[in-house]
Amino acid sequence: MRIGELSRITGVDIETIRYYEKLGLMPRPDRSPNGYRSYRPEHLERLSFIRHCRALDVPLTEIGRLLDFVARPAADCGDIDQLIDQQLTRVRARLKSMRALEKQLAALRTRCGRPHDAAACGILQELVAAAQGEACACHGNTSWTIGGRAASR
Amino acid sequence: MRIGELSRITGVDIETIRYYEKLGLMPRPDRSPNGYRSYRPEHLERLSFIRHCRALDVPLTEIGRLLDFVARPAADCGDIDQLIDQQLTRVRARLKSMRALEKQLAALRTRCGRPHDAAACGILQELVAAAQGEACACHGNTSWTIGGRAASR
DNA sequence: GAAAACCATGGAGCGGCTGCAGGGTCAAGC
DNA sequence: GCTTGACCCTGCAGCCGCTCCATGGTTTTC
Repeated sequence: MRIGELSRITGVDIETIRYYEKLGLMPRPDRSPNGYRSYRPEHLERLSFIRHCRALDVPLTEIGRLLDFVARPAADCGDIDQLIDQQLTRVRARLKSMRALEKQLAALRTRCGRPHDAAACGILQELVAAAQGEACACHGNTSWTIGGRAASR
Repeated sequence: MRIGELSRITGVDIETIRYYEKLGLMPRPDRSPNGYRSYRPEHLERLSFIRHCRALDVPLTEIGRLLDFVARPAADCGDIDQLIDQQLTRVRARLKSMRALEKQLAALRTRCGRPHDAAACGILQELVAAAQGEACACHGNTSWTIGGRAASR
């Protein structure tokens, strides 16, 4: 099977497949006489495994480690355990901060009712005030300019 | 105030401050005769604003847009509204998928009890099986190798 | 007067792709 | 036989939001 077919079946972009090969996550496939990559069912399997792990947000380096475990069935399983634990911890931490973030954004959203000038916009006022309260309770500049415009963008 | 002090007050890395300047988010400060950047309170304010938005996970490009609104108080507020809405939608979508992810990882975690060979590890078995079920119910290879090792990593 | 702390610039690197330039290969239709 | 279009190749640049580094100048402290 050529790379296009593999891509269609798995839903993985062609460039991404080649990228995985370059990283060494996918084994180098045989080549047809014309130089085209020629994949076998095992490649499909392996690519599916990688994508499944990516869907679980496992970094590519750790997927590499998992694949090593798969290759050495006698290895101790504790490391796999730990890897999943780490991932779970990461996800839970991120989840926590995102929940807080959602709350803040939702609160911010309610500050802006119907159309009006930006000068009167509760959202902007809130953002500016929060920033001022955060970093410098010291100098109390409450102007609307926040330090003027940048030179060029 | 020099860049180091600004960095200390705001907790923003020096390199990051210079980066924001390069992007045009921070206005170019005056320079001392020796070439050092010389910041005024407005810069502090503006940097705080940027960081506050970043803490809300607002992308730098959108922070730029917000700063534009701040500079043009007469602009219509609907766009700000929309910007926050978009952000909220993004965050909620991400939250949803992360909750699903946490569930999957937690389930995976319970599959591995005490120490044992990787060959018998429920986590790996689960991952491999899930990947196989996902992409190819068609060829049914259930070997443990997932397409062999890559050439080199 | 030496050492340490501070500042400058420009550029590379991170992860995980994605896109593009500039080519080669192959099958179908005229 | 020739064009069109789909497919494939390699290698390299770009995305985001920083972070780090090399190399060199300046200021402060002991």
